[in-house]
Amino acid sequence: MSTRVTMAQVARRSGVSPMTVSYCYNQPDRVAPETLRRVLEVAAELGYPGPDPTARSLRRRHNGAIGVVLGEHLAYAFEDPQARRFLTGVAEVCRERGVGLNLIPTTGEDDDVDRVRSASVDGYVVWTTVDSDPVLGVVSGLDKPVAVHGGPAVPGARVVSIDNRASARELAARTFTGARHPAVLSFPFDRDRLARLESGPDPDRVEFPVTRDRLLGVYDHCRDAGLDTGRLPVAVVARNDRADAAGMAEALLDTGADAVVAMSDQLAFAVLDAARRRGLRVPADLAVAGWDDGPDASREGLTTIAQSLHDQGRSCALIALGDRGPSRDPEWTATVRASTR
Amino acid sequence: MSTRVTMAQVARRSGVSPMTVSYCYNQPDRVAPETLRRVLEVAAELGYPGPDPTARSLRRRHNGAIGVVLGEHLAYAFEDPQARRFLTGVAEVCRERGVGLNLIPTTGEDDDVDRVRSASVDGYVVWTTVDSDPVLGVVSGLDKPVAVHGGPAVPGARVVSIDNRASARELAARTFTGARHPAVLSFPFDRDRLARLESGPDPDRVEFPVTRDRLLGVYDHCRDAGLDTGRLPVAVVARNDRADAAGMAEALLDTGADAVVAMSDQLAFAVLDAARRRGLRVPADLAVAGWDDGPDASREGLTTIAQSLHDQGRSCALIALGDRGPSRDPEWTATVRASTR
DNA sequence: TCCGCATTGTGTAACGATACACAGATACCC
DNA sequence: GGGTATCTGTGTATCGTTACACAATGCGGA
Repeated sequence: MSTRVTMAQVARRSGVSPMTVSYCYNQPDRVAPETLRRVLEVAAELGYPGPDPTARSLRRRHNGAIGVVLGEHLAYAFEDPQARRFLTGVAEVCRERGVGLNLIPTTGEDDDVDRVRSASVDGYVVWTTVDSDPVLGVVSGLDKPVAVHGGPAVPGARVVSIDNRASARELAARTFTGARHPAVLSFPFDRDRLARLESGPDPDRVEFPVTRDRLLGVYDHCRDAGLDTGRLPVAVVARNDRADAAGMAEALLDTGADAVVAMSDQLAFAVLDAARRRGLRVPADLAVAGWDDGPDASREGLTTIAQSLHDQGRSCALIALGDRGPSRDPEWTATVRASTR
Repeated sequence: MSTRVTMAQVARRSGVSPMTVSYCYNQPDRVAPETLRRVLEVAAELGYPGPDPTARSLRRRHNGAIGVVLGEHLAYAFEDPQARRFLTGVAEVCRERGVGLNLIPTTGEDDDVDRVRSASVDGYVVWTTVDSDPVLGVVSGLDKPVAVHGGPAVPGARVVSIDNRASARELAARTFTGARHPAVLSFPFDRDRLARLESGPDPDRVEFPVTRDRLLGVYDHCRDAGLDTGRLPVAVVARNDRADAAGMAEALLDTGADAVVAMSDQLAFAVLDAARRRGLRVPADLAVAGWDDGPDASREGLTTIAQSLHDQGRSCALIALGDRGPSRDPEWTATVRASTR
């Protein structure tokens, strides 16, 4: 079982040309029934497993697969509820179109770009990454369609993202109403992912575009409302994880915050958990809001920016397959519930 | 930007042979520094993105990727904690070895086998599936290494699995001690995944080997202990999901069960949830045990069969890459906690 | 009877790259 | 100075398949 059976061998054995065998697999209708039967019989006899996918890809000039570049260990992608919803949308399109799904986790190491470049795929979907990610330069130079979820904008790539800045502005307006000490619970600023507490950090230091835009939106509102952003407490978490974020949620409450815009449902839940531990009343003592409107958000009565990451995953996949994709940015809506005043 | 730049073009433009360009990318040390510089310069100038992965794969006769066949929608794989731990192990090996990870969800439809066959991969990992899955026949006829997690056994494929039957026998012995009305909360029997309540179902009807073996193990114990398996209540869930399984857990308790062997931590938690709702004391009124020993199991004091799905994922990935893999079955241990007597 | 058309099969030439063996040049040793 | 080892570069022959254009055959209709 070590030598592989080729189409040519099947052809020889069944007394037809290789092309006929090829047609047997790709356009069976074009072949006389009797010939088809004989060829398939010989193929079975010889143990020919069907056309070699690699050779076929080379000749046809497409691979029947898209690559999904994830900026983290795969475990991350599996644990993060947002990433999961997004990937589910991507996978759905893959199944509909009969194409494969190649997961390419990158961790910021040197061989990342090689792994990305050497994937046999027809297009790429890049999950939220930092402005300076070298992978972006690589994929955009490959003459293959690229969809970047959540930015950054790159020449030759489509960005699929809600208007994070506008949504943040509106959410901050909702959440900070009647508050005396507004605050923010933020995603990491850069790949170092160090948890810390800051005061009105400079948005230019934020390397993840989604995070930066949401911060900018909050600042927009602060300016609208005449608040001093310089003293706005901004706690940065290491991971988008409810349990993990507990520490920074506590830190925020320690500053006396009475209204928190958190950058995801998970982070908002972390704040709610902390409030519960302290016996704070929500929203009377503390207003909280987040993003995404996942299934838990309605259960916990969280005010949140609703968006469909599932649909955005679908859009990205379609773009990576060469479709035009949607002509407009994805929808978002501020869903107001009992966690804000 | 529509014609693609080839190695030959770079060669011509830089006045060397194609082989030299190839060496520049694959064995740069073999090329004179000056030549290397010039070639790379020309390549950059022409926008040559580096060797085409497909052509390279064809020539080298390997793809640098493994395929992971999942018997369900991708969303499932992302939601199921066991599948996630397993996939994380697979992904870890992929990263270490610099190979890609191709996810191939199958749903029991006709094009499944084509999608599996036409994936450009060097080997396959098949996640738990039914005995009769046609995909098994396909992958085993491909002359590529195949690891099947949880069985079934197929000629030409390695099975990676704990001894489910033996572990079930031991767990049942632990759990049913002192019980008058033992019962089982089971994974689905087949791909239809219909939830239902049965009495001592015939194991031959169970198409998932993992499920069948665990059921057989429980029956083994029943015989050891002189219990009548014919009247053993076995509730079958539609999904391995804590919330989803609530209904069948309730149904089991309605039968008056006072000891339940559940086939996973998740299902065991569903039983604990139901017990809590009814105010039953665990383990006094109700003994419960499960499988996997995930992170929540210790928190909730669950007796469970500990196994490392992460390591099993690693083993499967190594096998799919052509390694020998471990010589013995994966380890398992009954971890006894407060949920049993 | 002859033309036209549909049906079925066949050569040829890539797709883009690399394994392998070898050639020319240079350096180095005794 | 001859012999040998090292360093660089080059032809050739695939890897296994499919696009394309064309040839052979048979059949119906005018």
